[in-house]
Amino acid sequence: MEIHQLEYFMAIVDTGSFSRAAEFCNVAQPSLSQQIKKLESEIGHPLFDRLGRSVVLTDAGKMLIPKARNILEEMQGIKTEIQSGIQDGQGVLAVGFIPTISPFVLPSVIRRFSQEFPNASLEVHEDLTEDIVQKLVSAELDVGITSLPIKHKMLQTEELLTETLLVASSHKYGIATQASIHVKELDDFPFIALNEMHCLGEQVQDFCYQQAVDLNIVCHTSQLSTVHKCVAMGLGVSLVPEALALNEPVADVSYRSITGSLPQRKIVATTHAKRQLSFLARQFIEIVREEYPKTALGGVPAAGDCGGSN
Amino acid sequence: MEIHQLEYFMAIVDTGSFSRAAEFCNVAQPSLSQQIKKLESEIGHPLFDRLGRSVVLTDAGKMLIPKARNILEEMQGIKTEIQSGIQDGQGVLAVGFIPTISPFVLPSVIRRFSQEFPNASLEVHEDLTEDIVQKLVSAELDVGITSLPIKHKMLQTEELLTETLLVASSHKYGIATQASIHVKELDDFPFIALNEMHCLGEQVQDFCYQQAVDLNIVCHTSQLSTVHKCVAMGLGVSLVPEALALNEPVADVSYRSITGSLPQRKIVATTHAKRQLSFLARQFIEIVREEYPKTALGGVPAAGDCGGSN
DNA sequence: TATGATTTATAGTTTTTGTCTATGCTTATG
DNA sequence: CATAAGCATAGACAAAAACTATAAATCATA
Repeated sequence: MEIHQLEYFMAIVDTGSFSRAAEFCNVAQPSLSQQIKKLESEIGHPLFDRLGRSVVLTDAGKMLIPKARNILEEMQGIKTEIQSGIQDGQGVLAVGFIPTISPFVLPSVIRRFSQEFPNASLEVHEDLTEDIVQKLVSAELDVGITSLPIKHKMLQTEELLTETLLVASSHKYGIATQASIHVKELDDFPFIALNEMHCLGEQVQDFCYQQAVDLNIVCHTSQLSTVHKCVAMGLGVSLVPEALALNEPVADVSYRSITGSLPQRKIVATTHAKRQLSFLARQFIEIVREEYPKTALGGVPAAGDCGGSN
Repeated sequence: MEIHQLEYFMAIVDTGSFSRAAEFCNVAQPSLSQQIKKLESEIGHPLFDRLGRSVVLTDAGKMLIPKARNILEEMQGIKTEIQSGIQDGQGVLAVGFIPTISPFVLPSVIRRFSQEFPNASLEVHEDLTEDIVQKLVSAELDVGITSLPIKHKMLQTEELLTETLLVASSHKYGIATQASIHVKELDDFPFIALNEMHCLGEQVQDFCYQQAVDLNIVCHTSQLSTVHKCVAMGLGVSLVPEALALNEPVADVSYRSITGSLPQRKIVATTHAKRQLSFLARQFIEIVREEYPKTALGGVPAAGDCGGSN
């Protein structure tokens, strides 16, 4: 049972004759006769009584009409519905954020995405880079908002912005009185390190290794907020994202930029290289690109003194 | 966009791979790849992202799933639904009765048909033979309950029963005192004739012509009930169907059989020779065959004295 | 890192299916 | 009775779908 057979059938029903239906369908009349014959033998009942000059529907034929009409209409609708569905932003989008980003941008991104695409369903995962990579590769996630480096061969990254890391320090240390500190001064202070399973932790380590700074690590924690609290308690200093300083500044903690060499991390949208970006994914990335600096960085130029008391 | 393409699509969705889907559909994998490619180009969007080892649905693919499933289910259902629909007695049946039959059998036939086939819709036409013939030929009617002769080449008849015509007479005439009267005596009385547009009228005329009886017609009417009333008023005698005598006997009218040559009419089910009899039509004919003698003739043997006062 | 296994895509061939032309048969019409 | 109109049938042809073989790519494993 094929679509064109139902089309032929309905054409006969509508025109009342094989010949006119054939003309309507732009085929020769014998083709049509043959296809109807096939359809009849498959259904097991004749659909028309051939009276010579005219044809009339059998009971089976009458019963087929609504079913055939339904199917043809649905067929008809498929292409346009998918087209418009995509334009209307229908669909499910699964996105991943790393924990050192999500607290600052997730709320505003989700709000704006929901407003702009009310027909979409957004599924947010907060995961470490490693897990996000794995889920992107296995297509559990459509987009990951991470920081570089992303090394997996199957993934591609699209740069969103570059975020500067600032030195966070309590007033206990002299840093608060300076406008900035030099890289080489970092080892003068006890350092609160983020666990290396966070890419931010790795990045700080790498940065210091490259700058030949031998950090004086007094504490490893697995959450950025814990780092922040340790700094506030005066246990040491740390390198934290700008967004933290701007969004969750703590009294008695000052945030200063580094001179000599600027520690930065590149925030990227990571996607599967072999998968086409869906409309929603594309839109989502653009929203993050706009919202990240606007809300997480407060629209302030990237580097420089900010926040805290001095 | 064809059915088998949707089948292939759903098989891939269900199995998660082209290869397994191909195996499931009993086709080679390249055939399936090719058909999906066609489907994708027709829809205008890729349906799957090919990741090498695995495939994942695109947004368009996800949107297609429910539509494809619907269509396939409907397709699946067509054959069985038509089959069961026919068995359940679904459908419309258009039947025609001639006016000299319908008053006696229509009620009981309709009642029983409706009981036995509650899913069917019965459309009853009361028409003269000529109109019934025309409507049967043009397939407006499925079955006609008429009397012979039916001469149209395209129609076929199936005999249901033979009905005897009785002499109806008021007490004014001597017939009431006899058990029967001879054909040749008919011209002794004034005769109430049914209009020839009724086949019954023609049949009576033909019968008398063949028996060389020269009727003494005093009145032509166009309804059997009018004939009956005229007889009751003593305007003359007439030849009427047994069913009339049994179903609507009138006081002071007696109904007597004819000797010498028995006037009869054959009641038949007339159908289009080229149309297959639908299940409902077949059942309807059988119901008429059973109900006609039971209700219209009261289960009484066809000929003989009955009804009226004597 | 190289290799083998797995999976989809492509190319070329074969088979199947659908369509066309020509023609026959039946029915309606003048 | 002849003619026109309409569906069915037959055989040729074209289009579509299938298959085989093979390539390219990925993933797992040694």
